[in-house]
Amino acid sequence: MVLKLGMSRERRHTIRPRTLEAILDSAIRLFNADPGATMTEIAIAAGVGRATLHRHFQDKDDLIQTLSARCMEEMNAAVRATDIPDQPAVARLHAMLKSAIPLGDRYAFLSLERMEDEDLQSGYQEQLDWTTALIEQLKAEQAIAKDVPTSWAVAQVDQVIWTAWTAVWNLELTKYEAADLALRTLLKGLS
Amino acid sequence: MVLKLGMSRERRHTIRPRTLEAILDSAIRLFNADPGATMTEIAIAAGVGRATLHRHFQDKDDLIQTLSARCMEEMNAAVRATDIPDQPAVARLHAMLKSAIPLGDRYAFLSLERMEDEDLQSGYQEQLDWTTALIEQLKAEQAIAKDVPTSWAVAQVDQVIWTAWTAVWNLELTKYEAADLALRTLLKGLS
DNA sequence: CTAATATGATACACGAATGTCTCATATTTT
DNA sequence: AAAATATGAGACATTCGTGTATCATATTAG
Repeated sequence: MVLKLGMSRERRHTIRPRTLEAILDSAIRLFNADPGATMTEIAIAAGVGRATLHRHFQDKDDLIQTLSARCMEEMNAAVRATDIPDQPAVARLHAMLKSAIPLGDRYAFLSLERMEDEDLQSGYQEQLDWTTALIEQLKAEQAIAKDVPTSWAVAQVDQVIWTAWTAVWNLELTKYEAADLALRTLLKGLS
Repeated sequence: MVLKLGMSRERRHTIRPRTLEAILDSAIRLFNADPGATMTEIAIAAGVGRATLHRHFQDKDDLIQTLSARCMEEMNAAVRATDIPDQPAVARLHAMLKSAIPLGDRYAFLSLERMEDEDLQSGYQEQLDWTTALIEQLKAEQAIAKDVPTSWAVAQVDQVIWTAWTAVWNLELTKYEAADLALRTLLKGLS
């Protein structure tokens, strides 16, 4: 029998909720600040013993993979949760932006990853397909021009989420302002 | 006497032009693919002995700093060279995009750096000031709306350069198409 | 309260990357 | 052609991050 990676991983210890959250939060933050962040640095930032990290994650890759899976899940779950399929495309885009922008740090972390894991790849594909479908609906409803390449439009949506999150993180905008500005910029540009 | 870092750095060997170019080119490419790229990997990719790297760069930081300075210089030089101060802001923006997009890999590399060096910081500041002034000219000429925060506009310009370069790199667009599409997207959005 | 167990601290082994040095070879310079 | 020198290859020491193991302490569960 083939043993899928990540399933039936024996753990001698059950992790405490606080410990887990502290580790994952610090890891996201540190990896975003520096992709070469160290297990030691993460442990210190999380206020946790270095040994505890190795107790619950077999190795650094395991930590990153767990983190990636969680980020991807959060991202897709958030988009799915706020999606309103029968609405006009512009409304759907706006809803997506409002839920995705606050998760910008998750998003940034994922963009650093090599995506070698297949669960991650399928998660990313799901998100890509969703956005592509939305872009096509936007084209059908004349909200964006048909001569704009879909891949360009998808890239613009991705980038604006990151830009908007950065602005929120820098306290230049509230998350509501950022979502509105992002929508407006996508549809009408800066004019 | 205080010895400034980077000045009067003794080198027992003069580097051969080919060797230098091979090293810097490979380094940019590898660092963009993986910020954790190794001196050994760079040496191999450059088709150069590992010792040669250490002969001409005191350490890894020195290599990265030299590379950063060069990228920043190329970037600013390219923008300065194609700038046409007395033209309408839209024309200036278009000219800037045309010259900056093909240097996207330089740009990407710089965005990875910590910017601890002061020469780098002032180079970045120059670029930032230039873009900010352009944005304000665009506002004065009604090309972009006054209620759009300047910092948001600057961020959008930066991001679109990166997106455009990526599209060119993926062979989805020519550099001319990319510059046109970038300009259009900035000013009128995707509609 | 008491037992079970998750955590912290420390010591340790190991591998990988860095940086130095030497010497033979290839290339350039004169 | 001969001298000067830049390069390549390899040996070496060192540092740093990783991962393991152990034991005392703190926390939780029964």
